[in-house]
Amino acid sequence: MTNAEKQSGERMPLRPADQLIHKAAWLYYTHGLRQDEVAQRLNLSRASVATYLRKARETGIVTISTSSQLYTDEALARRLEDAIGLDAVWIVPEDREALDPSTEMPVVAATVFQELARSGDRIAIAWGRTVYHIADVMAYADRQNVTVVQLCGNLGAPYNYRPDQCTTEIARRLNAEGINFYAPLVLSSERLAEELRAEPVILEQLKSIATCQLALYSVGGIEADSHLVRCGALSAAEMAEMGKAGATGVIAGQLIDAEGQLVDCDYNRRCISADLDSIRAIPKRLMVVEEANKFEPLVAAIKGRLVSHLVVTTSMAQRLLSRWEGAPA
Amino acid sequence: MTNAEKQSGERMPLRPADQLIHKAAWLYYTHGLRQDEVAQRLNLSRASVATYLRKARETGIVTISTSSQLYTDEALARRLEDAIGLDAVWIVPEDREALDPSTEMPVVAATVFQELARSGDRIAIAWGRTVYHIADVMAYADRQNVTVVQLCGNLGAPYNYRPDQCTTEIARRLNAEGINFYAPLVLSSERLAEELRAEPVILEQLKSIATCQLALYSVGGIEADSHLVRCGALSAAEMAEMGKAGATGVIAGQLIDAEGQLVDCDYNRRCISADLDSIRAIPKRLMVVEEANKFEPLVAAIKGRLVSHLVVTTSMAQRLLSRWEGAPA
DNA sequence: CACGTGGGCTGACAAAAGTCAATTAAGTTG
DNA sequence: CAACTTAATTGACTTTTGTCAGCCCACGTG
Repeated sequence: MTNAEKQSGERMPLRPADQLIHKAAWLYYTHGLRQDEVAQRLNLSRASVATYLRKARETGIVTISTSSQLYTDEALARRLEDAIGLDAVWIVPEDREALDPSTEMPVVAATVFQELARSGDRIAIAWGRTVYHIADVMAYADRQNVTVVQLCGNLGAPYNYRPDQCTTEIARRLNAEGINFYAPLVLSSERLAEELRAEPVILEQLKSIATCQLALYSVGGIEADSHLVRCGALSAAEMAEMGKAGATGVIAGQLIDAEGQLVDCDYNRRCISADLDSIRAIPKRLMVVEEANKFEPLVAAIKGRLVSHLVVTTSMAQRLLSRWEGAPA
Repeated sequence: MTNAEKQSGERMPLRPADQLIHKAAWLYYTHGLRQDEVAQRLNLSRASVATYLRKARETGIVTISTSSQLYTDEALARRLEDAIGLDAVWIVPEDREALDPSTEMPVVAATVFQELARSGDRIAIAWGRTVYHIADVMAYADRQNVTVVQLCGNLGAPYNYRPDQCTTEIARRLNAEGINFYAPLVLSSERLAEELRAEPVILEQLKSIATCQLALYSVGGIEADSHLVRCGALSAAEMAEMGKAGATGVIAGQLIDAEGQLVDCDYNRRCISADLDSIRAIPKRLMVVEEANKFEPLVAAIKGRLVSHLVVTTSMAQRLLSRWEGAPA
């Protein structure tokens, strides 16, 4: 089955070529025949069968998934869950002979995400480097009736991990429908933002976020080289200003304070993005944090109940734990 | 991770040996390293890695699943869904160069079952040759928090597809908890059956059936060589008698009439089994019918709304379709 | 402390799967 | 309708994987 066909939503009959891929996959993976046996049965060369099988894997007709339990296993993860009250924590080790954490974390996150995503779900996707990395390493799967929605408005050109790209790419991987959000993330005036938010198309989509079953995002920092500044949503000076005014992190393009509440500021009022209560209404909020310098933003997001499932490095986990054990929330 | 450990319910830390299996599986399947690379990384021989990977597949640490769409694909399946109002139909072809349908049907059913079963589900399992065949070919998977419950009481010795065995085997395959039902299917007196049904343990379990998300069963016939007769629950003569009195098929050990309603008879009153309304309350009722001679019982089960998902042969599908198109329900 | 004893590991070989350049088929355009 | 373009298919070759007899080492035992 072709992506285009699946994307169109309607369940379509398989084209002859896709039928063959399905049959080959079925005989090989489900019945355990050898490639030459499959070839014989379908009157093909073995080489073709090998090609078909690769396609079957690439398109999600067959799915090979590995348990991510390895990363939930450490005692540290358990303690963190208990201390902070999260549903589940995955810890990516940085030390010893381990894999490079900078490549490993997105892989773990992608696996976890796939485990959490169910057929029929609506899934909200934020943006950012982390999310894009995850999309990039995510396995193809063929989930039925999944809808992927974009959590916040878009920004202009420079980045290749724009919100709509994150959404689209993940939708493609799941063979799901991707719903993009055609509004800018930040507008130049509060009034304009308000009017745009009231537009039926936008309103509809913003409302639909609260009905998602799963969200995937990271949290942003507020440094001069943070994501928002580099995208030009805010100047470095403005950002510094906001930091003084209590901003601690960024969720779906919006500034939050140290308690994980929306900062009451002009910038936030000019944003078009999911409101925090909608996000909190999503049962599974999967947060993935790669950078060590996102400690304070992460703490804020946790305090603001914006996280239910968490993927972090060992050292970040340790810092979180000592913070909570030192001063329980 | 060992089955014993998983079975115990509590999430336990992995033993060192199981850790290795997980790591090998992760590197090989998730990262796509070659076996020799994995071996190098984990300081093992490649042969050991191969062994570990086999174990990982066998225990459900990695899962390889194939889309069953091939069997939903035919137009016939679509027409049947529409005509009868089922959620989904899978059709196993019998003709042409196809696989032997008698082995293929359980394989398809097992695949469909795995697709329908979600983590966290409660799953009700009936018994019979068909169900046991399905259990037998079912792939191993490692679902979290699944509970498998037995739909009806047990019978005595002769069969090796006793209700408790079906339940236990499927629970083992899913790495789930299996809850057996320690009561006979039929008692010698109505009074005794009633008293037993009122026992807290039994009562509890019977009530819990309505809260399942998925049921797996077949439908029984009422011939002299039918399941119930061969198990000694009913004599051939009694069964013939019941047939005259309107019994058309058997669901979870109980006789149903042509409309899929419980027959009001002594035998049924002596049964300890899920009541039909509890079964109807289960959202996904997967019925699998292998034998051509179960046409009338199947029609009865469908009329009684005991089926939402169906796996049948092409010829059975055709017969169903002509019945419904001839005289819509 | 020598003696099994069994689980896990290895090396070497056989079997299976992956790859790619060449070829054929199918479709498209001037 | 011939020429060209593109995609599908294959045979031959290489690489990777599966297997199993034998080995080694840790551990319990007489």
